[in-house]
Amino acid sequence: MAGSSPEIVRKPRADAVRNRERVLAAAKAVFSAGGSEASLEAVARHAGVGIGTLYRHFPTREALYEAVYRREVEQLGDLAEQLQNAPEPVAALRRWLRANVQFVATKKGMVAALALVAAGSSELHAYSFDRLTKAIGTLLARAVAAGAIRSDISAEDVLRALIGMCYMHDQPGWQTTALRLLDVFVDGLRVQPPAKAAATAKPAKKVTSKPSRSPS
Amino acid sequence: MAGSSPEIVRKPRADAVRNRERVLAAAKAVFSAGGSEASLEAVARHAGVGIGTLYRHFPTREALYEAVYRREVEQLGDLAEQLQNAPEPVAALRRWLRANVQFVATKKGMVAALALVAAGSSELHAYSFDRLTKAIGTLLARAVAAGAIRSDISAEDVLRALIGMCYMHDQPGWQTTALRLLDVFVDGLRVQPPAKAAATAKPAKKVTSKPSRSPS
DNA sequence: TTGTAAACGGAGGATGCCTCCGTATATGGC
DNA sequence: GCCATATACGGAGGCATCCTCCGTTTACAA
Repeated sequence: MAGSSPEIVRKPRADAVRNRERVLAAAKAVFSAGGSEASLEAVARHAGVGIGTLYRHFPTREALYEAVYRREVEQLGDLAEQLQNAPEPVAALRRWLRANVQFVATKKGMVAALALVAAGSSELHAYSFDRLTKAIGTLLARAVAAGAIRSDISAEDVLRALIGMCYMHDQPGWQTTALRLLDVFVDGLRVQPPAKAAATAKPAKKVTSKPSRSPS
Repeated sequence: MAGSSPEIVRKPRADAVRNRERVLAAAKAVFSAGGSEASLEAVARHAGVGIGTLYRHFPTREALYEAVYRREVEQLGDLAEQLQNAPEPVAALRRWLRANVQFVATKKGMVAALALVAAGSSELHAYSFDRLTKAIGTLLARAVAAGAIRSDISAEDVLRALIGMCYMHDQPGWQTTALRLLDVFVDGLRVQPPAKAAATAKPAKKVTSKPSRSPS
């Protein structure tokens, strides 16, 4: 049978392609809302396909996460390429980092799921880690070459910090916080004194305010 | 809080107390090893009690996580208190942050589980967030008062950054990375130019080296 | 010692994961 | 346009885990 034959690939059936797409879309929607608690049966239902179909396309829960995850990573990688031509290297780096926050914001519930993936499948992790590291690498290299940023911090370091800062987002104001943290971090990266630190983000506003907790 | 009845509390039974303790210990052990995949039945078995007993003490999976989580938080809070009397405020802050990394390191598998808790139960989250925020707050306040650290970053901000940085730990060398990131972050916090940045951590060693990836 | 509230253990219903297989259909050859 | 068949579809059902419920056991107080 098909064992050693060169390739008699019959071209994938149209309905298969359509269904795969549907499941992927449904998964993204359901996971974004329900996090890692969403049942796969719910995804299948939402996609309008049988549970069997879902499992043929994505044999395991992880496989499904992976497919979604991979897309997200691609988009971020592309953004970095665009930013390569920006005039200010440090600003470009900062922009990309901030874009990540925005990015995560729209995915809310999905992050928990993605976290599980990142910890699990090491092959995918390697891929995405590599892709994102390179994305940061190019931005970082330019800034270092311009003498604006210290050279003893690697792209991986920055990636980890970024991911870390985007992780903790359950309170209402988390985005503001994450952005502020990134500024502090970037300031820490600079070679020059971080005098006008906060100014980069919000020139005129006092940032001392806190959400609603009790700082006492 | 208080109900209104005069309370005829009969004093908890000895075996109940003992079993509760056993379950808690078993849970910590099992979760630390197996992460969030460990079944509650496994915990019960490991603790040598029936599944029903486990569920009476901790009605939901979250409740069990909570109990463990709460202890960990307590310990960190206590550490902060001890550090309050340290001579160098910035160093004390840095020490506490670094201690967290160490702390997480020994809990490996449990972090995934704890992450789920943090995202779920808002009551516990509020408590621990508060406890840790205060811990950082005292350390931070001293450093600010000494004029060594900028005053526009709140304790909550620092906590978030810290948690974030400790999160991503699946690669072998994550601890080293986390510690380096914390240094950069603390440098970003400083009022004065971060000239001797890396020096605080490792006076004489060049840190430029990167693990093994391809920075190209 | 004895009565009783409190705690124990595990059977079992409910739900979700994943496999398997009979049915339906898109595709390519005629 | 029609047929043959590889390909894909759907969902029933086996298995594991979650959680509840209730009959039995046990520690405590009188």
